[in-house]
Amino acid sequence: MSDKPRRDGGADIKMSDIARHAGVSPMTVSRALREPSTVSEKMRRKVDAAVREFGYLPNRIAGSLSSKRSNVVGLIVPSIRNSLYANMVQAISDVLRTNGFHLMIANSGHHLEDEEALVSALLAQRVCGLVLHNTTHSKQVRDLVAKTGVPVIETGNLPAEPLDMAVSYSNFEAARAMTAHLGRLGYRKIGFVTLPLRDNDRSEERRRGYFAALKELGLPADPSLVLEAPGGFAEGADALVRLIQTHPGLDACFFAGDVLAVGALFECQRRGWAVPGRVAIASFDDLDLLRHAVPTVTTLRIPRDEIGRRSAELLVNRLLGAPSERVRIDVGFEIVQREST
Amino acid sequence: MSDKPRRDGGADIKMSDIARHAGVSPMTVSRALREPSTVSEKMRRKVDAAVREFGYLPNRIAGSLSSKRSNVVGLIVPSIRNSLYANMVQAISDVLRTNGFHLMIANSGHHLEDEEALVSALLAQRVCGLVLHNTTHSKQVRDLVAKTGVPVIETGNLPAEPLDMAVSYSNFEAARAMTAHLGRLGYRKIGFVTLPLRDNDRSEERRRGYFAALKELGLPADPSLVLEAPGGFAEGADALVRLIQTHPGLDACFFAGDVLAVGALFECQRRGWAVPGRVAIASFDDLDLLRHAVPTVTTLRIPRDEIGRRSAELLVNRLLGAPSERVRIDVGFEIVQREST
DNA sequence: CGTTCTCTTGGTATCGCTACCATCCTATAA
DNA sequence: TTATAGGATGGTAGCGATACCAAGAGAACG
Repeated sequence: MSDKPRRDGGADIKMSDIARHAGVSPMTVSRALREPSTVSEKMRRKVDAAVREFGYLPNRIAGSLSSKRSNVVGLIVPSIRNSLYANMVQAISDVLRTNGFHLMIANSGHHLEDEEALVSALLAQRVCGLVLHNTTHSKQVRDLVAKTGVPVIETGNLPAEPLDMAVSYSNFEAARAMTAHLGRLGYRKIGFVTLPLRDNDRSEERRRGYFAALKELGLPADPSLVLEAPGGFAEGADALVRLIQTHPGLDACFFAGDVLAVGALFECQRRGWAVPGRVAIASFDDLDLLRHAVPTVTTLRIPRDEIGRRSAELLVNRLLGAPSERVRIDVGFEIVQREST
Repeated sequence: MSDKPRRDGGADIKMSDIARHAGVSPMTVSRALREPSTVSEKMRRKVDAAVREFGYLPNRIAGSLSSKRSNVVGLIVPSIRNSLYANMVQAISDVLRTNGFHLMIANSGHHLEDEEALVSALLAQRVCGLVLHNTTHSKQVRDLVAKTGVPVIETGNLPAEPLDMAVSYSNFEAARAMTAHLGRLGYRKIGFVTLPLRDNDRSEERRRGYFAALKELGLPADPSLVLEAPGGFAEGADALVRLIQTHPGLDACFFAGDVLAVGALFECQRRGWAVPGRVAIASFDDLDLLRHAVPTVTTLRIPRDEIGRRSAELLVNRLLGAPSERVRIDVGFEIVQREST
């Protein structure tokens, strides 16, 4: 309609208009909409009628400015594409919505500097809370969070010292448990394929867990059994092939990224390598896919939905007045033993 | 810090504070931050110094209220979980971010009433633009959009009469093309498994495309060859088994949902049915997975990234002043012939 | 019957920023 | 030198809601 970039909002009806037409004061309209119980039945009906008649939409921007309260939560994930995050995001979104909050989402692409810029931007939007998937942050991010005092949830890992609240599982323990599990099943030459380690504390923790388990199993820690690969089917396939070429005795391989594992599995089918006969395959994160693949794939079940749900719940409680206390929730994980090992 | 729900924003520094400390007027601060070129070098340096010293974060809420302009785009998808949308969301997010916009995301769970509530809520937040994956809307949604005049992009399908702008491919043409492709390859008894049809124009269009192609191929339109299944691996497997039981002569099956197709493929592996020897499998949407499965799966490549990117670009252009004109972009699709057919 | 208390309602002053216009200063032309 | 344009700065008045306090109306009480 307007050809100026400036939004004139079409028929912009405001609260005072509704008040006038309903024959009440703007304050009564405000109250009738936000706390109907504090307004008499009669007033409420008059207001509701006027609101419906004009199709009035309260301006939350003005409301937020005035009340110094916002109903938007900011979320920063490394990648929106990744389906693991998608599960968590959905859960967060659901909980927020049933409590009248909204979600602003941004992705940092695994870069700390980008996280910094995004945290600033979201705080400039005056989000009332933040969810960060990352758990290592630049000093500026830590300062900003401290200074503004917004509630923050960290979810990607269990940090020793959370900024505020944390809801996650331990990447270290999970990787250690799976490696130990493979050892218990009798595998002795266990390869490990990790996602990129740079700017990613989760990957690093998983690798540490792998080595810790090897040590406990009394197996040698051979760095050449560890390969770093960007996530992807082809990369997983490639990593497995390279490991087997350099280590013909490899009897199991643990992929610290689900897509990698599936890529490797397909490669085995292509080459006619029996799984787990020739080589066992274990994965990280319980994609649906892994339960339906042939053979089904042993993996770690991480309750991603629960992480999202509980994160959002903690945030909502805090925003609704719960005392501000450090919380650190370990949602745990579970080893799902299937045909591939 | 505060135990009242009301955010007091910690050390809440405002523009006038910066102005005072920099020895300039608030307007100069405002300009130095938003249009540095209109401010002298000297002033800009003074302002920048004060901004850095206090770690000042402009309050975009106040800015939006004052300028009646917001930099937040609203997005409604049926499901955040679904990785197809995730690709699109990522592309939208990227384009918006490089142009200084933010993304507020919500999911309608395939329900029209929910879309209605969400559109209202997002408009109350005064988003400056909307992206809707759905293309069938309730009257109230259409009215709201018309009244407020916000730019809107529809992306799930190519509507005959877009609300405003549309960027998509034709579900009808895509399904028709794939069905025709199967016919051309010599398949004669082609099953069709569709996602739920309720409140989902995309599914309906795909089914129409399937029947249109059968007609062109001179094949009988047998409704019992069509099955409706909620998306999922197990459901796809189940659908294929049922079709083959009722139609032993089935020689190909077209799944209008990628996960369904993969589920069916796995089922074939489990039962030892050769693909495409016993039955050919075709899918919709080019998940990475399909390119790496064994056998690789014939599918329709839909440029989801491009849809997201171009949607966001159109929106940004409009917001930056491009004239308000109806646009309807068909990004097309592509048949990817692979081993499974 | 007056007093106190509770429940509704309304008026007013912001919230923190930007649009708009007035002002001032410098540079260039006449 | 004066006139004039043009760029840089500042003052003021909102944007559309809500917080806070004051006031009015009944109800309950002694």
